[in-house]
Amino acid sequence: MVGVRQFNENEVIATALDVFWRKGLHDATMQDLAAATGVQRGSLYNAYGDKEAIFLRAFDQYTGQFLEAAGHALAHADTMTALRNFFDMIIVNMTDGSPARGCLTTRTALDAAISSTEVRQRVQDVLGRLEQLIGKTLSAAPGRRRAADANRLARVIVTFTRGLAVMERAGYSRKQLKESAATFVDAVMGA
Amino acid sequence: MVGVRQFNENEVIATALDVFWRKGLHDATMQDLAAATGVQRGSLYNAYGDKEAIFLRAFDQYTGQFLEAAGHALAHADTMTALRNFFDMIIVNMTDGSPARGCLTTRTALDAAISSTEVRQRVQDVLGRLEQLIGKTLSAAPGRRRAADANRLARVIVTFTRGLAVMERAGYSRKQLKESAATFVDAVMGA
DNA sequence: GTCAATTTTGACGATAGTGTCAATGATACT
DNA sequence: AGTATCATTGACACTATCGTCAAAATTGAC
Repeated sequence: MVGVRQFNENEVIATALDVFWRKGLHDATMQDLAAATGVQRGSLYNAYGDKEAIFLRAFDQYTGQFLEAAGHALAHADTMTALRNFFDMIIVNMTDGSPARGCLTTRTALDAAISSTEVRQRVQDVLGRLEQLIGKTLSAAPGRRRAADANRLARVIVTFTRGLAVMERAGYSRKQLKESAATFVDAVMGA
Repeated sequence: MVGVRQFNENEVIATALDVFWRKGLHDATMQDLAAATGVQRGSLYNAYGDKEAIFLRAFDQYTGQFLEAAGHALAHADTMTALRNFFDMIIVNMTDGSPARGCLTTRTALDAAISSTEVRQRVQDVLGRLEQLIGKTLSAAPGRRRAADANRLARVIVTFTRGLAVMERAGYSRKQLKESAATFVDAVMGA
């Protein structure tokens, strides 16, 4: 049929997210997106302009889900439990699917040098917000930690999550990643 | 001139390493390599077969240098000092050049899903060897740590270095990376 | 019922990259 | 000196991707 939009935007973006998640912004092609969504290339160009516009929408959807899940996992009175929940969530997130899709933010960050300012900005945003979420969780713990320390530690934790994402790509299993995360939490939080 | 090899292999591989370091295995083209080395595309195909063969040589050169530098940095009696040296080296390594080239191993790991078995194997090798180097350093410390603990912690440290590489790509400065590394070392080694 | 707006569709041109190959001609060995 | 070897060179075929566009066709408004 012609003349009226044939596809549901939310479905298309959700499907596009899956494609980008598996292939990355750079490697996913408009043909990939067309095949996965069932919407022809020309229609996608007409509706969104270019690949990056589609990516930005998909990425926003992704980061929204991700940060919400992170906030939920961290919402536990006991800081140790909160962090363990958080790492469980992170690791499941990146090892899910077959083959596993890895971490979209990390993959996108690695391509930052060849990406637009907008893409770079989104990566920095999501990392910054994650840092804030964790910082708040640490600060909220029974006040034995100064805010500055909590923020520094939050950045260390964010950095470690990025490391896990790389290790996943390098072939480490979910179990291995969980073990490393547990070791990290114990060591850093001084268990 | 024709009939005799016009280029020095070591120079070509060293130059190719720089190209791969800046662009990544996937994004660097034979044309990039030809332009940078001054050797024509056809000659490179004739001499090496394909792009991946050139990459493997360059990557081997890279990991050799890298692991040697890591071993040297870690060769200090005091574990804390050894780790600080190590992180300094790592961070300088990835923030060097303008624009900074980042970490080649990390970049390569992120593309593991679309790379050959050989490439994946090399990434796992270098990470495994790095882990061993660090594990030995930790085990050698005045024996308050069991070997199993040292190995687990070594993997955590390797993971953190991968995280630093991602954060560098995301735009964090050398100074910020060094601060995070310092916080990490203090937290993990219980300073 | 007519018409304007808008989406779909397939085709097109342009660009970029890969890998191959035949011709060339210098070099080194006999 | 003659000859086989081998790196160089430029051209070639092939594939993939991008972005554009005109034609077609349907809907919804007037």
